Amino acid sequence: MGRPREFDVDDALETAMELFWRKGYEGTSLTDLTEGMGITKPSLYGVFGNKEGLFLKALERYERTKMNFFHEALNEPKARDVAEKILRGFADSQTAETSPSGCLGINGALACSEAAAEIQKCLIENRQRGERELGKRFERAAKEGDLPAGHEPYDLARYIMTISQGTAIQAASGADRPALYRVIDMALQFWPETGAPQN
Amino acid sequence: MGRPREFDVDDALETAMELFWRKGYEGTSLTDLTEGMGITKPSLYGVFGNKEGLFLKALERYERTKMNFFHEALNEPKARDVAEKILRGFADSQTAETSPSGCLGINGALACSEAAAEIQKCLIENRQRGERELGKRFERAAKEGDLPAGHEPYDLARYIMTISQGTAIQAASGADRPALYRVIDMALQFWPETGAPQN
DNA sequence: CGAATTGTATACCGATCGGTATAAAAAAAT
DNA sequence: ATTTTTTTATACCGATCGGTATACAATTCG
Repeated sequence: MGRPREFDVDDALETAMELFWRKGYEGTSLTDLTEGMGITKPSLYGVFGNKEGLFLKALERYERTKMNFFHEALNEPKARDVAEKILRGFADSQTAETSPSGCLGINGALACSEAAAEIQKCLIENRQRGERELGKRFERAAKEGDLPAGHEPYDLARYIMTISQGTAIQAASGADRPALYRVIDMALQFWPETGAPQN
Repeated sequence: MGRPREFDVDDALETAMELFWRKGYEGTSLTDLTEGMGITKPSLYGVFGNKEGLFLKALERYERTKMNFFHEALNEPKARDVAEKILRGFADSQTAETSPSGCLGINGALACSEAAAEIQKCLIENRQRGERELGKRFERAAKEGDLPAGHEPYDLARYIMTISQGTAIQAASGADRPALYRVIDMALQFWPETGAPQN
């Protein structure tokens, strides 16, 4: 059935993801993409539709391969461990040596022209969805008596996400992992450590 | 001598600042700028040099008019009040109804093409300078026995700046001021409140 | 009143933007 | 071997990018 494709779609998508991650949606040109991916424009459009479609598929890949720690963290039995795994998971991803610094979900399109408004909106909703999922997890924790006293679940979720978004900026500005870990240690100070598991 | 200028330089700069704040350096086109400022391109280039020069002057204005709380906060006698004033000052600026959401120093050029690398570098240094100044202030506080035990001054400074950079993303994503204030309340929990002034 | 000076308006510059038409190349199906 | 199908290579599209040359309008100085 026709001429076989000469490039690996997954490899190409990985490269596109890294470019968008480093330079943002609008900062990455089609020339950057085709040269980086090693394919021509017709090939790119044939497989990924257009630039917007390529970005969305790259974002999907990012969520699947780089943000997988998030949903794993939600399964931790103690809320504090959920919080800590999320904070350290973000910090790890934001400072990995084999990837760009910071976070694609923020670098992608924080402030941009009208041409990228749709992508910007998509990334905002992406962040809000994560925060909502964490809020739901903390709601469960509240029912289980597993939250520090005097805190609303969704406020705690926003707090955790705010720290992680802050470390994303820090990482994009050159902060290394140990520095972010010290920030996280401080951010978790008010949250009493989980005691020995009561088996 | 010569034909008088038909526009107010300060008004024009204010408009440019707001545009860069909302759409970023690369997301703001010269057409956006000239239309918004109500001037022609030759006028813009005559007064501000070029797009880069205009951005730097807009950033200067931003620091002078929107970030003035920062250096005022450094003059607070107690380190905790320094921290709190900075956190609330950022949150106020990031959620002011008369200005774009978020922070020009981050929105301006977080991830961008090579063409904006110089602006990006300038903004990174800008953030690092603020963090360093806060660190110096906390160093003084450490000597005065005015820091919570077990914390390094520069770690505390990074912690405060990370929270503020996080609230900048939150604000850019639609979070309102009360929500950010609740985050700040939590972020300051580990830091014992300043007692009554010992007069 | 000129002459000199400065700002503005218009039109234009080459380069790059995202995107596509056309046709050749490489495989499977007949 | 020929037809059919899919991918790739090249060249091109109009629009917009940041920036400027040129001419004209408005002012001060002599």
